[in-house]
Amino acid sequence: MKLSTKGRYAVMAMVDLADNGADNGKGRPVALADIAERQEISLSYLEQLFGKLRKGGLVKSVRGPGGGYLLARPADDMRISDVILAVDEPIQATRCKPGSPKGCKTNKGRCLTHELWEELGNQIYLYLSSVSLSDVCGRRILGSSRVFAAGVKPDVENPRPIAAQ
Amino acid sequence: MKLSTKGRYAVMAMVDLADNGADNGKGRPVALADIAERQEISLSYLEQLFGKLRKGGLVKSVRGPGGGYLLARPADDMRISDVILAVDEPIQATRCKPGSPKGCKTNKGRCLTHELWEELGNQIYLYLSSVSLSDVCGRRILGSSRVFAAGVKPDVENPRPIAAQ
DNA sequence: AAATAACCGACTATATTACTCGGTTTTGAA
DNA sequence: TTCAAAACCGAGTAATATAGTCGGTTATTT
Repeated sequence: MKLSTKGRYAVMAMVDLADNGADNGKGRPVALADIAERQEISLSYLEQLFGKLRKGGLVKSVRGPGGGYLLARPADDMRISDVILAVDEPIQATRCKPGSPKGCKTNKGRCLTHELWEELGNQIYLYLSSVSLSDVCGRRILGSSRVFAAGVKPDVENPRPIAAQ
Repeated sequence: MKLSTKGRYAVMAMVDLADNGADNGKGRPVALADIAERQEISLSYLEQLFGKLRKGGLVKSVRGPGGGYLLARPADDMRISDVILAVDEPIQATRCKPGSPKGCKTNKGRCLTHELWEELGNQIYLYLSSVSLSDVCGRRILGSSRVFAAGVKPDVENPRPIAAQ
């Protein structure tokens, strides 16, 4: 799972959509021009992103005057991970050549880190798939207490959570 | 916390260092040329990264023939997050202008996503600070069971963990 | 003295991101 | 039936970041 500002733009736009009554098939469609103005994102860039979101089945479009976009599903059924996966081409976190899946596992120095990045990807996905669009709209994002993520052996002392950077 | 291949290179190199007996102040130093060859990273690029790692106090350098780098602390006291923070300039995950911290909070459409990215940053940091260099060397990276990360309200059904991409 | 390897800064190539431009198609409303 | 609003489309461009190069210097060991 790739994390970029592209994906963030898409999430901002989708939240804006959900926030402006374009939930599910109901409500009147929201024009990209409106989103562009509210979120301060270039219209043409938004068009590109929504092309992908539409192909991904996340939004429905209505053409012609009064047209715009609607969420294809209810906002609480739409996960942040869905949005990001729709606009960001997945990239390879590991540096392993695709041809050598076995060589990667055995080769010593190389790809010791393989499992680390794989697991990090899982952690990120796990979090982003646990948050829905309506969670963000309703500001139901809970701050993390100082508890470790699941499946991890915490054997380094005194970790300091830091602000998002 | 920024995630890039730059940080991954640094972690690969540090794992290589720990793996080749340069733990703590002990052992003989490892030359960058060796790491470059083993990890298939350009030597000059490694030099840049180790410049930052040294300034960050993560490694000690020994100059002259037979010289190289040593870990400044034991490998189990070195967190992955330390390595990444040392080489990657922190970037702003949110699009808020620095000048308007209050405007960001109140402004409606904008920055609804603020808390989301902030919390995502926390989750990533939390995970990466829970894993030490020696964990990676010893392959003590546990796969995540289907349990949600802490501090998160899981109200989206049926999340599918995916492979790192 | 010579070789090794860290150290340093500037430069370059490539990729990605963010954005622009010039259109076309669809469709509701006047 | 015309007009205008909007989605749709593809190619192109500008800015930025990444990854890597180059040409040195300094310190230290043999």
